[in-house]
Amino acid sequence: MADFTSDGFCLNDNKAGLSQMEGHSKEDIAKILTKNSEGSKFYQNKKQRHQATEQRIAQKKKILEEASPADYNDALRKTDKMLSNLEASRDLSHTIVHVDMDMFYAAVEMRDAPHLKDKPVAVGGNSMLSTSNYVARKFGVRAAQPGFLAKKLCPNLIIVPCNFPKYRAVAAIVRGVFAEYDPNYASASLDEAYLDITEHLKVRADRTEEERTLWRCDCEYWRSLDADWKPSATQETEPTSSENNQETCPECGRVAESIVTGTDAEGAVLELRTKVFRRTALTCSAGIAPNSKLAKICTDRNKPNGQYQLPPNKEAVLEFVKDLPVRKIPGIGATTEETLRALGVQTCSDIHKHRASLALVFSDLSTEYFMRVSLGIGCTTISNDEERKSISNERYALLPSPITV
DNA sequence: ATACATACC
DNA sequence: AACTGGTATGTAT
Repeated sequence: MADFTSDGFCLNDNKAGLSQMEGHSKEDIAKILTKNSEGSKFYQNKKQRHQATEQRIAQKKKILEEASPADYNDALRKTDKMLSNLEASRDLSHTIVHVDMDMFYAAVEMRDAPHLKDKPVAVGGNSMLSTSNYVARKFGVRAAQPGFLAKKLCPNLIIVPCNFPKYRAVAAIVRGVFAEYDPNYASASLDEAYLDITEHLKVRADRTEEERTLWRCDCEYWRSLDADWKPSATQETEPTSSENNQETCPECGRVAESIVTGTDAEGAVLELRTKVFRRTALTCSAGIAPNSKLAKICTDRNKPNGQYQLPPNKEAVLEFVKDLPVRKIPGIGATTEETLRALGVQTCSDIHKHRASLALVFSDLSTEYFMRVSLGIGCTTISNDEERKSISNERYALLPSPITV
């Protein structure tokens, strides 16, 4: 049986023969970046903002020093009240999926110019890159990096200009697949979306094996856009033997393999990802979880071209979140991470440990956000833009963020 | 109401 | 030499 998640479609950037461009160590990368950016206006700006952050951290520490035991007690009671309310509202009944195209723009460009496959490639311009492929990443070339710095890291880097009309066209095809699993899917960007597949799974439970069977062969037939290929549809190729899942491809006559995707969430998402690949020749990664915040984090677990499910039970969620660095949480960026670290908080369980302190120095809204994070609670409904506009008082935004000023 | 800060792609 | 541009949301005044 073909394993669609680990076959040759997955990018292999560890090929022998690439040895003349192995990439850089972390230290090399840091050294080159520092050498080329210190003294620049950008660097000065960054330093200034950093100092402002340190000021605010100092203020927070002062508040903590001056707080009385009674203040701590009140703060503790406040957070515990929040925690019990949030725990009571925990909803594990939805299956939320986050899908992310792998290095989207770069993947499209490599697909359409195969000679780029083994080369370090980034998409963007001299002043800013949107994304890079995995060869380039070994050199430290990243999204949101200026092209001229990337060139210092990787002199052989090929920078392809953005072609947004093309990316939009590809995104439209991908979104067509999403809609088959959740007609109300929400796009987070051209290459990312959230789906609630709870309803799909109910329908899927009654689908026959045949309806859940996907085919592929080694020829290029699957590249024809918008086609979900089925070999048995043609009469001249009688099914050879269905027990070893082999058929003959009507295009090239070679043996084609099939996989049967399960009725569960993993099966549905494997099928979704296979359809995306079939229709675009591009891979994507996905996370499956009881809420959107966790689903997004899960996406990174088996990237690229993989998926990961966090089971919908409280124990698994708490275990998942336990040693998770707070920076992994959508909404917690570099600044909030630094502020939290100064307060002794690096992982999500540290949030619980230091909840009284957090409540003393952050707003109620931010404190509640942190409590939600520590419990692994997030948004369990997906609303696209049209819906979001009609709901003026949304209790939980898709990606709530703490503001730590 | 306005300006500023943080975060994401 | 050079570090996007657009959107969303929260905080401070």
